[in-house]
Amino acid sequence: MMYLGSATESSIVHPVAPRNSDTACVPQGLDAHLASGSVRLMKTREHVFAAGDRHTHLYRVESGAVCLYKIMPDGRRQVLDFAYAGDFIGLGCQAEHTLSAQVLEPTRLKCLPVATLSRITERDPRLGLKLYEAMSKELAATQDHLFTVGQRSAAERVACFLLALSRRNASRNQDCKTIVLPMTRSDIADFLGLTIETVSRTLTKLRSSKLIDLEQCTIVRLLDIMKLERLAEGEASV
Amino acid sequence: MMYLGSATESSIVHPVAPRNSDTACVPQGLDAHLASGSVRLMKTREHVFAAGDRHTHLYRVESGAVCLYKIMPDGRRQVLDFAYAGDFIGLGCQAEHTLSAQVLEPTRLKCLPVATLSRITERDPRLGLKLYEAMSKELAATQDHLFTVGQRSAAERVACFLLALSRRNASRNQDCKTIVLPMTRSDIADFLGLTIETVSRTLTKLRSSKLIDLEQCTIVRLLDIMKLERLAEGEASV
DNA sequence: CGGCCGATATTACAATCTGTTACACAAAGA
DNA sequence: TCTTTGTGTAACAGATTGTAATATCGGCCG
Repeated sequence: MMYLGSATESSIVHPVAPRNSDTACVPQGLDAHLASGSVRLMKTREHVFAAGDRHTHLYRVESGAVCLYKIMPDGRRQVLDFAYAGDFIGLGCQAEHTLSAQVLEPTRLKCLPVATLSRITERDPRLGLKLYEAMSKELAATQDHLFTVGQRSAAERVACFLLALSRRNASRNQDCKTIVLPMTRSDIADFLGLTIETVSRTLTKLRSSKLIDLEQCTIVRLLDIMKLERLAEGEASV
Repeated sequence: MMYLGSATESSIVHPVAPRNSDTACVPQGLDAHLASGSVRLMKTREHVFAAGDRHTHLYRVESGAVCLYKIMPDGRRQVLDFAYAGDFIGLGCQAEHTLSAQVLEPTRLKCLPVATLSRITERDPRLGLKLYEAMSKELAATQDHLFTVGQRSAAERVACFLLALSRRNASRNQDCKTIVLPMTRSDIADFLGLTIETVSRTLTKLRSSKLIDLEQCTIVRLLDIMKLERLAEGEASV
Protein backbone atom coordinates (compact mmCIF):
# COMPACT_ATOMS: atom_id res chain seq x y z
CA MET A 1 0.00 0.00 0.00
CA MET A 2 2.08 2.84 -1.22
CA TYR A 3 1.00 6.29 -0.36
CA LEU A 4 2.69 9.59 0.20
CA GLY A 5 1.58 10.77 3.58
CA SER A 6 0.70 14.41 3.91
CA ALA A 7 2.28 14.86 7.29
CA THR A 8 1.16 18.47 7.33
CA GLU A 9 3.72 20.81 8.81
CA SER A 10 5.32 18.56 11.37
CA SER A 11 9.02 18.03 11.85
CA ILE A 12 10.52 16.86 8.67
CA VAL A 13 12.41 13.87 9.92
CA HIS A 14 9.92 13.09 12.63
CA PRO A 15 6.42 13.84 11.44
CA VAL A 16 3.95 13.05 14.19
CA ALA A 17 3.89 9.38 13.28
CA PRO A 18 0.91 9.63 10.97
CA ARG A 19 -1.22 6.51 11.12
CA ASN A 20 -2.67 4.94 8.07
CA SER A 21 -6.10 5.96 9.20
CA ASP A 22 -5.53 9.68 9.30
CA THR A 23 -3.25 9.91 6.35
CA ALA A 24 -4.73 11.71 3.44
CA CYS A 25 -3.01 10.31 0.40
CA VAL A 26 -2.32 13.67 -1.15
CA PRO A 27 1.28 14.82 -0.97
CA GLN A 28 1.75 18.50 -1.38
CA GLY A 29 3.38 19.43 -4.60
CA LEU A 30 2.70 16.14 -6.26
CA ASP A 31 -1.04 16.36 -6.47
CA ALA A 32 -1.15 19.46 -8.55
CA HIS A 33 1.10 17.75 -11.03
CA LEU A 34 -0.93 14.59 -10.89
CA ALA A 35 -4.14 16.52 -11.44
CA SER A 36 -2.77 17.66 -14.75
CA GLY A 37 -1.07 14.32 -15.33
CA SER A 38 -2.18 11.87 -17.95
CA VAL A 39 -4.69 9.14 -17.21
CA ARG A 40 -4.21 5.52 -18.08
CA LEU A 41 -7.16 3.18 -18.21
CA MET A 42 -6.26 -0.45 -17.77
CA LYS A 43 -8.12 -3.68 -18.14
CA THR A 44 -8.06 -6.69 -15.85
CA ARG A 45 -4.82 -8.65 -16.10
CA GLU A 46 -2.93 -5.92 -17.92
CA HIS A 47 0.47 -5.00 -16.56
CA VAL A 48 1.27 -1.45 -15.53
CA PHE A 49 4.90 -2.50 -15.67
CA ALA A 50 6.94 -5.65 -15.31
CA ALA A 51 10.17 -6.40 -13.49
CA GLY A 52 13.04 -5.24 -15.67
CA ASP A 53 11.08 -2.50 -17.43
CA ARG A 54 12.61 0.92 -17.34
CA HIS A 55 11.27 2.96 -14.50
CA THR A 56 9.64 5.78 -16.42
CA HIS A 57 6.59 6.79 -14.42
CA LEU A 58 5.12 7.13 -11.00
CA TYR A 59 1.45 6.16 -10.80
CA ARG A 60 -1.40 6.85 -8.47
CA VAL A 61 -4.35 4.50 -8.46
CA GLU A 62 -7.53 6.53 -8.99
CA SER A 63 -9.85 3.55 -8.94
CA GLY A 64 -9.47 -0.19 -9.19
CA ALA A 65 -6.81 -2.44 -7.72
CA VAL A 66 -3.30 -3.49 -8.60
CA CYS A 67 -1.22 -6.46 -7.50
CA LEU A 68 2.52 -6.00 -6.98
CA TYR A 69 4.57 -9.16 -7.21
CA LYS A 70 7.85 -10.87 -7.92
CA ILE A 71 8.13 -14.15 -9.73
CA MET A 72 10.73 -16.89 -10.11
CA PRO A 73 11.57 -18.68 -13.36
CA ASP A 74 9.83 -21.82 -12.08
CA GLY A 75 6.60 -19.92 -11.56
CA ARG A 76 6.67 -19.38 -7.82
CA ARG A 77 5.29 -15.97 -7.12
CA GLN A 78 5.26 -13.70 -4.10
CA VAL A 79 2.68 -10.97 -4.03
CA LEU A 80 4.29 -8.11 -2.13
CA ASP A 81 1.36 -5.79 -1.89
CA PHE A 82 -1.99 -4.76 -3.26
CA ALA A 83 -2.55 -1.13 -4.25
CA TYR A 84 -6.00 0.42 -4.14
CA ALA A 85 -7.46 3.84 -4.91
CA GLY A 86 -5.22 6.52 -3.45
CA ASP A 87 -2.08 4.39 -3.35
CA PHE A 88 1.05 5.15 -5.29
CA ILE A 89 2.92 2.57 -7.28
CA GLY A 90 6.29 2.88 -8.90
CA LEU A 91 8.03 4.65 -6.05
CA GLY A 92 11.68 3.89 -5.59
CA CYS A 93 14.79 5.08 -7.26
CA GLN A 94 15.96 2.17 -9.31
CA ALA A 95 16.43 2.69 -13.02
CA GLU A 96 14.52 -0.52 -13.66
CA HIS A 97 11.53 -1.96 -11.88
CA THR A 98 12.36 -4.78 -9.53
CA LEU A 99 8.79 -6.01 -9.37
CA SER A 100 5.75 -6.35 -11.58
CA ALA A 101 2.40 -4.60 -11.29
CA GLN A 102 -0.69 -6.29 -12.66
CA VAL A 103 -4.20 -4.87 -12.70
CA LEU A 104 -6.81 -6.95 -10.87
CA GLU A 105 -9.94 -5.17 -12.09
CA PRO A 106 -10.61 -2.30 -14.48
CA THR A 107 -8.35 0.42 -13.14
CA ARG A 108 -7.74 4.11 -13.67
CA LEU A 109 -4.23 5.44 -13.09
CA LYS A 110 -2.78 8.92 -12.99
CA CYS A 111 0.73 8.99 -14.40
CA LEU A 112 3.68 11.22 -13.65
CA PRO A 113 6.93 10.84 -15.61
CA VAL A 114 9.91 10.44 -13.31
CA ALA A 115 11.66 13.15 -15.28
CA THR A 116 8.94 15.52 -14.15
CA LEU A 117 9.27 14.23 -10.61
CA SER A 118 12.97 14.98 -10.84
CA ARG A 119 12.28 18.54 -11.91
CA ILE A 120 9.77 19.09 -9.14
CA THR A 121 12.22 17.74 -6.63
CA GLU A 122 14.90 20.15 -7.71
CA ARG A 123 12.55 23.07 -7.33
CA ASP A 124 10.97 21.89 -4.09
CA PRO A 125 13.48 20.08 -1.91
CA ARG A 126 10.77 19.23 0.57
CA LEU A 127 9.49 16.64 -1.85
CA GLY A 128 12.59 14.56 -1.23
CA LEU A 129 11.55 14.23 2.37
CA LYS A 130 8.01 13.39 1.38
CA LEU A 131 9.38 10.58 -0.71
CA TYR A 132 11.52 9.49 2.22
CA GLU A 133 8.48 9.41 4.47
CA ALA A 134 6.48 7.48 1.92
CA MET A 135 9.20 4.88 1.57
CA SER A 136 9.61 4.70 5.28
CA LYS A 137 5.96 3.79 5.72
CA GLU A 138 6.10 1.36 2.89
CA LEU A 139 9.09 -0.32 4.48
CA ALA A 140 7.34 -0.58 7.83
CA ALA A 141 4.34 -2.19 6.15
CA THR A 142 6.55 -4.66 4.31
CA GLN A 143 8.34 -5.54 7.53
CA ASP A 144 5.01 -6.27 9.19
CA HIS A 145 4.03 -8.43 6.28
CA LEU A 146 7.35 -10.25 6.48
CA PHE A 147 6.59 -10.99 10.10
CA THR A 148 3.22 -12.39 9.14
CA VAL A 149 4.60 -14.63 6.42
CA GLY A 150 7.55 -15.78 8.49
CA GLN A 151 5.89 -16.45 11.82
CA ARG A 152 2.15 -16.75 11.67
CA SER A 153 0.07 -19.85 11.00
CA ALA A 154 -2.22 -20.11 8.00
CA ALA A 155 -5.29 -19.07 9.99
CA GLU A 156 -3.44 -16.16 11.56
CA ARG A 157 -2.24 -14.98 8.19
CA VAL A 158 -5.70 -15.02 6.69
CA ALA A 159 -7.07 -13.19 9.73
CA CYS A 160 -4.32 -10.56 9.39
CA PHE A 161 -5.12 -10.15 5.75
CA LEU A 162 -8.83 -9.65 6.33
CA LEU A 163 -8.24 -7.26 9.21
CA ALA A 164 -5.84 -5.18 7.16
CA LEU A 165 -8.52 -4.75 4.51
CA SER A 166 -11.07 -3.97 7.19
CA ARG A 167 -8.86 -1.27 8.69
CA ARG A 168 -8.31 0.15 5.28
CA ASN A 169 -12.06 0.41 4.76
CA ALA A 170 -12.44 2.00 8.18
CA SER A 171 -9.80 4.60 7.34
CA ARG A 172 -11.88 5.58 4.34
CA ASN A 173 -15.14 5.70 6.22
CA GLN A 174 -16.39 2.61 4.50
CA ASP A 175 -18.02 -0.42 6.03
CA CYS A 176 -15.23 -2.15 7.94
CA LYS A 177 -17.23 -5.37 8.29
CA THR A 178 -17.82 -6.04 4.63
CA ILE A 179 -14.85 -6.76 2.47
CA VAL A 180 -14.93 -7.08 -1.28
CA LEU A 181 -11.96 -8.98 -2.62
CA PRO A 182 -10.81 -7.80 -6.04
CA MET A 183 -8.15 -10.52 -6.10
CA THR A 184 -8.38 -14.26 -6.65
CA ARG A 185 -7.59 -16.97 -4.11
CA SER A 186 -4.36 -17.43 -5.98
CA ASP A 187 -3.36 -13.81 -5.39
CA ILE A 188 -4.20 -14.10 -1.70
CA ALA A 189 -2.25 -17.36 -1.44
CA ASP A 190 0.82 -15.86 -3.09
CA PHE A 191 0.51 -12.82 -0.85
CA LEU A 192 0.41 -14.89 2.34
CA GLY A 193 2.88 -17.56 1.31
CA LEU A 194 0.21 -20.28 1.27
CA THR A 195 -1.52 -22.35 -1.40
CA ILE A 196 -4.97 -21.63 -2.76
CA GLU A 197 -6.25 -24.79 -1.11
CA THR A 198 -5.01 -23.67 2.28
CA VAL A 199 -6.57 -20.26 1.82
CA SER A 200 -9.85 -21.82 0.81
CA ARG A 201 -9.80 -24.34 3.65
CA THR A 202 -8.92 -21.64 6.14
CA LEU A 203 -11.74 -19.37 5.02
CA THR A 204 -14.09 -22.31 5.38
CA LYS A 205 -12.86 -22.92 8.93
CA LEU A 206 -13.31 -19.26 9.80
CA ARG A 207 -16.85 -19.50 8.49
CA SER A 208 -17.54 -22.68 10.47
CA SER A 209 -16.25 -20.88 13.56
CA LYS A 210 -18.66 -18.01 12.86
CA LEU A 211 -15.82 -15.50 12.60
CA ILE A 212 -16.72 -14.60 9.03
CA ASP A 213 -19.42 -15.17 6.48
CA LEU A 214 -18.87 -15.78 2.78
CA GLU A 215 -21.90 -14.71 0.82
CA GLN A 216 -19.97 -15.03 -2.39
CA CYS A 217 -16.37 -15.96 -2.73
CA THR A 218 -15.51 -12.31 -3.35
CA ILE A 219 -17.49 -10.90 -0.42
CA VAL A 220 -16.38 -11.52 3.14
CA ARG A 221 -18.36 -10.32 6.11
CA LEU A 222 -16.46 -10.06 9.36
CA LEU A 223 -18.79 -11.33 12.07
CA ASP A 224 -16.45 -11.06 15.06
CA ILE A 225 -13.60 -8.63 14.62
CA MET A 226 -12.46 -9.00 18.24
CA LYS A 227 -11.98 -12.73 17.84
CA LEU A 228 -10.29 -12.23 14.51
CA GLU A 229 -7.86 -9.83 16.14
CA ARG A 230 -7.13 -12.29 18.92
CA LEU A 231 -6.56 -14.95 16.31
CA ALA A 232 -4.26 -12.70 14.31
CA GLU A 233 -2.24 -11.93 17.42
CA GLY A 234 -1.78 -15.59 18.21
CA GLU A 235 -4.04 -15.60 21.25
CA ALA A 236 -6.52 -18.02 19.79
CA SER A 237 -6.77 -20.93 17.39
CA VAL A 238 -9.06 -21.43 14.43
CA MET B 1 21.32 -4.07 5.58
CA MET B 2 20.75 -0.40 5.83
CA TYR B 3 23.12 1.86 4.06
CA LEU B 4 23.00 5.26 2.49
CA GLY B 5 24.25 4.88 -1.03
CA SER B 6 26.62 7.48 -2.32
CA ALA B 7 25.21 7.58 -5.79
CA THR B 8 27.75 10.19 -6.79
CA GLU B 9 26.30 12.89 -9.00
CA SER B 10 23.74 10.89 -10.89
CA SER B 11 20.14 11.88 -11.53
CA ILE B 12 18.46 12.44 -8.26
CA VAL B 13 15.42 10.34 -8.75
CA HIS B 14 17.20 7.80 -10.90
CA PRO B 15 20.73 7.32 -9.73
CA VAL B 16 22.46 4.82 -11.98
CA ALA B 17 21.04 1.88 -10.08
CA PRO B 18 23.97 1.50 -7.73
CA ARG B 19 24.55 -2.12 -6.85
CA ASN B 20 25.34 -3.22 -3.38
CA SER B 21 28.79 -4.13 -4.52
CA ASP B 22 29.92 -0.72 -5.64
CA THR B 23 28.12 1.26 -3.02
CA ALA B 24 30.42 2.95 -0.61
CA CYS B 25 28.41 3.40 2.54
CA VAL B 26 29.35 7.02 3.00
CA PRO B 27 26.63 9.51 2.23
CA GLN B 28 27.80 12.99 1.53
CA GLY B 29 26.92 15.40 4.23
CA LEU B 30 26.20 12.79 6.85
CA ASP B 31 29.71 11.54 7.01
CA ALA B 32 31.28 14.68 8.34
CA HIS B 33 28.67 14.86 11.02
CA LEU B 34 29.15 11.23 11.92
CA ALA B 35 32.89 11.67 12.10
CA SER B 36 32.37 14.18 14.86
CA GLY B 37 29.45 12.22 16.26
CA SER B 38 29.55 10.37 19.51
CA VAL B 39 30.59 6.75 19.74
CA ARG B 40 28.66 4.10 21.57
CA LEU B 41 30.34 0.85 22.56
CA MET B 42 27.97 -2.00 23.12
CA LYS B 43 28.28 -5.48 24.51
CA THR B 44 26.77 -8.67 23.18
CA ARG B 45 23.03 -8.90 23.78
CA GLU B 46 22.62 -5.23 24.61
CA HIS B 47 19.85 -3.38 22.83
CA VAL B 48 20.59 -0.29 20.78
CA PHE B 49 16.87 0.41 20.98
CA ALA B 50 13.67 -1.52 21.41
CA ALA B 51 10.32 -1.32 19.68
CA GLY B 52 8.36 1.53 21.23
CA ASP B 53 11.42 3.55 22.27
CA ARG B 54 11.50 7.12 21.11
CA HIS B 55 13.40 7.48 17.89
CA THR B 56 16.20 9.76 19.03
CA HIS B 57 19.24 8.75 17.02
CA LEU B 58 20.49 7.44 13.74
CA TYR B 59 23.38 4.98 14.07
CA ARG B 60 26.09 3.71 11.83
CA VAL B 61 27.74 0.41 12.68
CA GLU B 62 31.51 0.95 12.81
CA SER B 63 32.33 -2.62 13.77
CA GLY B 64 30.40 -5.59 15.05
CA ALA B 65 26.93 -6.82 14.10
CA VAL B 66 23.37 -5.96 15.02
CA CYS B 67 20.17 -7.94 14.71
CA LEU B 68 16.93 -6.10 13.82
CA TYR B 69 13.77 -7.89 14.83
CA LYS B 70 10.13 -7.75 15.78
CA ILE B 71 8.60 -9.93 18.43
CA MET B 72 5.11 -11.05 19.42
CA PRO B 73 3.81 -11.29 22.99
CA ASP B 74 3.95 -15.09 22.77
CA GLY B 75 7.64 -15.01 21.92
CA ARG B 76 7.57 -15.59 18.19
CA ARG B 77 10.22 -13.45 16.64
CA GLN B 78 11.01 -12.37 13.11
CA VAL B 79 14.50 -11.15 12.42
CA LEU B 80 14.13 -8.55 9.69
CA ASP B 81 17.75 -7.87 8.97
CA PHE B 82 21.30 -8.03 10.21
CA ALA B 83 23.42 -4.86 10.15
CA TYR B 84 27.20 -5.03 9.83
CA ALA B 85 30.01 -2.52 9.70
CA GLY B 86 29.06 0.33 7.39
CA ASP B 87 25.32 -0.19 7.68
CA PHE B 88 22.93 2.36 9.11
CA ILE B 89 20.29 1.52 11.64
CA GLY B 90 17.47 3.68 12.87
CA LEU B 91 16.48 5.11 9.52
CA GLY B 92 12.82 5.88 9.06
CA CYS B 93 10.64 8.72 10.12
CA GLN B 94 8.45 7.32 12.84
CA ALA B 95 8.52 9.04 16.21
CA GLU B 96 8.92 5.64 17.86
CA HIS B 97 10.88 2.62 16.77
CA THR B 98 8.77 -0.13 15.28
CA LEU B 99 11.44 -2.75 15.72
CA SER B 100 14.19 -3.71 18.13
CA ALA B 101 17.95 -3.72 17.56
CA GLN B 102 20.11 -6.10 19.54
CA VAL B 103 23.87 -6.35 19.39
CA LEU B 104 25.23 -9.79 18.42
CA GLU B 105 28.88 -9.24 19.26
CA PRO B 106 30.87 -6.36 20.77
CA THR B 107 29.89 -3.46 18.57
CA ARG B 108 30.95 0.11 18.00
CA LEU B 109 28.33 2.59 16.83
CA LYS B 110 28.51 6.17 15.67
CA CYS B 111 25.47 8.13 16.76
CA LEU B 112 23.71 11.09 15.20
CA PRO B 113 20.74 12.72 16.96
CA VAL B 114 17.75 12.97 14.67
CA ALA B 115 17.44 16.63 15.66
CA THR B 116 20.85 17.16 14.08
CA LEU B 117 19.77 15.19 11.05
CA SER B 118 16.76 17.48 10.78
CA ARG B 119 18.97 20.53 10.83
CA ILE B 120 21.30 19.14 8.22
CA THR B 121 18.36 18.30 6.04
CA GLU B 122 17.05 21.82 6.19
CA ARG B 123 20.39 23.20 5.16
CA ASP B 124 21.11 20.58 2.52
CA PRO B 125 17.93 19.49 0.77
CA ARG B 126 19.85 16.87 -1.16
CA LEU B 127 20.04 14.79 1.97
CA GLY B 128 16.32 14.17 1.77
CA LEU B 129 16.86 12.40 -1.51
CA LYS B 130 19.77 10.45 -0.09
CA LEU B 131 17.47 9.22 2.63
CA TYR B 132 14.87 8.37 0.00
CA GLU B 133 17.43 6.35 -1.93
CA ALA B 134 18.57 4.57 1.21
CA MET B 135 15.03 3.61 2.11
CA SER B 136 14.32 2.58 -1.42
CA LYS B 137 17.19 0.10 -1.34
CA GLU B 138 16.22 -1.11 2.06
CA LEU B 139 12.69 -1.72 0.81
CA ALA B 140 13.94 -3.65 -2.19
CA ALA B 141 16.07 -5.84 0.07
CA THR B 142 13.14 -6.48 2.40
CA GLN B 143 10.95 -7.40 -0.55
CA ASP B 144 13.53 -9.92 -1.70
CA HIS B 145 13.66 -11.36 1.77
CA LEU B 146 9.88 -11.54 1.87
CA PHE B 147 10.01 -13.54 -1.33
CA THR B 148 12.51 -15.92 0.23
CA VAL B 149 10.49 -16.47 3.37
CA GLY B 150 7.21 -16.75 1.52
CA GLN B 151 8.19 -19.01 -1.35
CA ARG B 152 11.44 -20.86 -0.87
CA SER B 153 12.05 -24.21 0.82
CA ALA B 154 14.23 -24.55 3.89
CA ALA B 155 17.30 -25.52 1.86
CA GLU B 156 16.75 -22.69 -0.60
CA ARG B 157 16.39 -20.20 2.23
CA VAL B 158 19.61 -21.26 3.89
CA ALA B 159 21.40 -21.13 0.54
CA CYS B 160 20.06 -17.62 -0.07
CA PHE B 161 21.21 -16.57 3.35
CA LEU B 162 24.74 -17.87 2.88
CA LEU B 163 25.01 -16.39 -0.60
CA ALA B 164 23.87 -12.99 0.62
CA LEU B 165 26.66 -13.00 3.19
CA SER B 166 29.10 -14.18 0.56
CA ARG B 167 28.13 -11.35 -1.78
CA ARG B 168 28.46 -8.93 1.05
CA ASN B 169 32.00 -10.14 1.68
CA ALA B 170 32.79 -9.91 -2.01
CA SER B 171 31.57 -6.32 -2.12
CA ARG B 172 34.09 -5.49 0.60
CA ASN B 173 36.94 -7.33 -1.05
CA GLN B 174 36.88 -10.02 1.55
CA ASP B 175 36.96 -13.76 1.07
CA CYS B 176 33.59 -14.61 -0.42
CA LYS B 177 33.99 -18.31 0.30
CA THR B 178 34.49 -18.08 4.01
CA ILE B 179 31.65 -16.82 6.11
CA VAL B 180 31.85 -16.06 9.78
CA LEU B 181 28.47 -16.06 11.44
CA PRO B 182 28.15 -13.59 14.30
CA MET B 183 24.60 -14.77 14.96
CA THR B 184 23.25 -17.92 16.56
CA ARG B 185 21.23 -20.63 14.86
CA SER B 186 18.22 -19.16 16.57
CA ASP B 187 18.82 -15.79 14.92
CA ILE B 188 19.21 -17.45 11.54
CA ALA B 189 16.06 -19.49 12.09
CA ASP B 190 14.04 -16.43 13.04
CA PHE B 191 15.46 -14.59 10.05
CA LEU B 192 14.45 -17.32 7.62
CA GLY B 193 11.14 -18.26 9.21
CA LEU B 194 12.39 -21.72 10.22
CA THR B 195 13.29 -23.46 13.47
CA ILE B 196 16.81 -23.97 14.74
CA GLU B 197 16.48 -27.71 14.14
CA THR B 198 15.59 -27.17 10.51
CA VAL B 199 18.48 -24.75 10.09
CA SER B 200 20.79 -27.27 11.70
CA ARG B 201 19.49 -30.18 9.63
CA THR B 202 19.74 -28.15 6.47
CA LEU B 203 23.32 -27.11 7.12
CA THR B 204 24.15 -30.75 7.75
CA LYS B 205 22.55 -31.73 4.45
CA LEU B 206 24.46 -29.03 2.60
CA ARG B 207 27.65 -30.35 4.15
CA SER B 208 26.81 -33.95 3.19
CA SER B 209 26.19 -32.74 -0.35
CA LYS B 210 29.62 -31.07 -0.34
CA LEU B 211 28.14 -27.65 -1.00
CA ILE B 212 29.56 -26.24 2.20
CA ASP B 213 31.94 -27.14 4.98
CA LEU B 214 31.46 -26.37 8.65
CA GLU B 215 34.80 -26.15 10.38
CA GLN B 216 33.15 -24.71 13.43
CA CYS B 217 29.53 -23.87 13.84
CA THR B 218 30.32 -20.19 13.30
CA ILE B 219 32.49 -20.67 10.22
CA VAL B 220 30.98 -21.76 6.94
CA ARG B 221 33.08 -22.42 3.87
CA LEU B 222 31.23 -22.31 0.58
CA LEU B 223 32.62 -25.16 -1.50
CA ASP B 224 30.42 -24.82 -4.57
CA ILE B 225 28.91 -21.40 -5.03
CA MET B 226 27.48 -22.27 -8.45
CA LYS B 227 25.48 -25.14 -7.04
CA LEU B 228 24.40 -23.06 -4.09
CA GLU B 229 23.11 -20.44 -6.49
CA ARG B 230 21.23 -23.03 -8.49
CA LEU B 231 19.76 -24.32 -5.26
CA ALA B 232 18.77 -20.84 -4.13
CA GLU B 233 17.06 -20.21 -7.47
CA GLY B 234 15.04 -23.39 -7.21
CA GLU B 235 16.89 -25.19 -9.99
CA ALA B 236 18.20 -27.94 -7.75
CA SER B 237 17.36 -29.84 -4.61
CA VAL B 238 19.47 -30.41 -1.52
C1' DC C 1 -33.99 -17.48 -22.30
C1' DG C 2 -31.62 -21.47 -21.30
C1' DG C 3 -27.80 -24.57 -21.54
C1' DC C 4 -23.02 -25.39 -22.31
C1' DC C 5 -18.32 -24.42 -21.28
C1' DG C 6 -14.20 -22.65 -19.01
C1' DA C 7 -12.34 -20.64 -15.04
C1' DT C 8 -12.31 -20.37 -10.29
C1' DA C 9 -13.22 -22.18 -5.84
C1' DT C 10 -14.09 -25.89 -2.58
C1' DT C 11 -13.45 -30.33 -0.48
C1' DA C 12 -11.27 -34.91 0.58
C1' DC C 13 -7.33 -37.74 1.06
C1' DA C 14 -2.58 -38.96 0.93
C1' DA C 15 2.20 -37.40 1.08
C1' DT C 16 5.81 -34.48 2.69
C1' DC C 17 8.11 -31.15 4.73
C1' DT C 18 8.69 -28.88 8.86
C1' DG C 19 8.02 -28.53 13.82
C1' DT C 20 8.14 -30.88 18.35
C1' DT C 21 10.24 -33.22 21.76
C1' DA C 22 14.06 -35.31 23.81
C1' DC C 23 18.73 -36.07 24.72
C1' DA C 24 23.85 -35.81 24.00
C1' DC C 25 27.65 -32.95 23.33
C1' DA C 26 30.61 -28.81 23.05
C1' DA C 27 31.90 -24.21 24.28
C1' DA C 28 31.83 -20.24 27.17
C1' DG C 29 31.53 -18.03 31.52
C1' DA C 30 31.22 -18.10 36.71
C1' DT D 1 34.93 -27.52 37.92
C1' DC D 2 30.26 -26.59 37.43
C1' DT D 3 26.67 -24.26 35.23
C1' DT D 4 24.75 -22.13 31.38
C1' DT D 5 24.13 -21.57 26.66
C1' DG D 6 24.33 -23.01 22.18
C1' DT D 7 24.48 -26.81 18.84
C1' DG D 8 23.70 -31.45 16.63
C1' DT D 9 20.98 -35.66 16.04
C1' DA D 10 17.04 -38.56 16.15
C1' DA D 11 12.17 -40.30 16.47
C1' DC D 12 7.74 -38.74 16.29
C1' DA D 13 3.77 -35.70 15.54
C1' DG D 14 1.46 -32.30 13.12
C1' DA D 15 0.45 -28.72 9.98
C1' DT D 16 0.61 -27.61 5.36
C1' DT D 17 0.92 -29.08 0.77
C1' DG D 18 -0.13 -31.62 -3.53
C1' DT D 19 -3.29 -34.25 -6.10
C1' DA D 20 -7.54 -34.93 -7.76
C1' DA D 21 -12.39 -34.98 -7.86
C1' DT D 22 -16.40 -32.03 -7.27
C1' DA D 23 -18.97 -27.74 -7.00
C1' DT D 24 -19.95 -23.02 -8.25
C1' DC D 25 -19.86 -18.95 -10.83
C1' DG D 26 -20.01 -16.22 -15.22
C1' DG D 27 -19.78 -15.64 -19.93
C1' DC D 28 -20.93 -17.09 -24.53
C1' DC D 29 -23.77 -18.72 -27.94
C1' DG D 30 -27.41 -21.36 -29.79
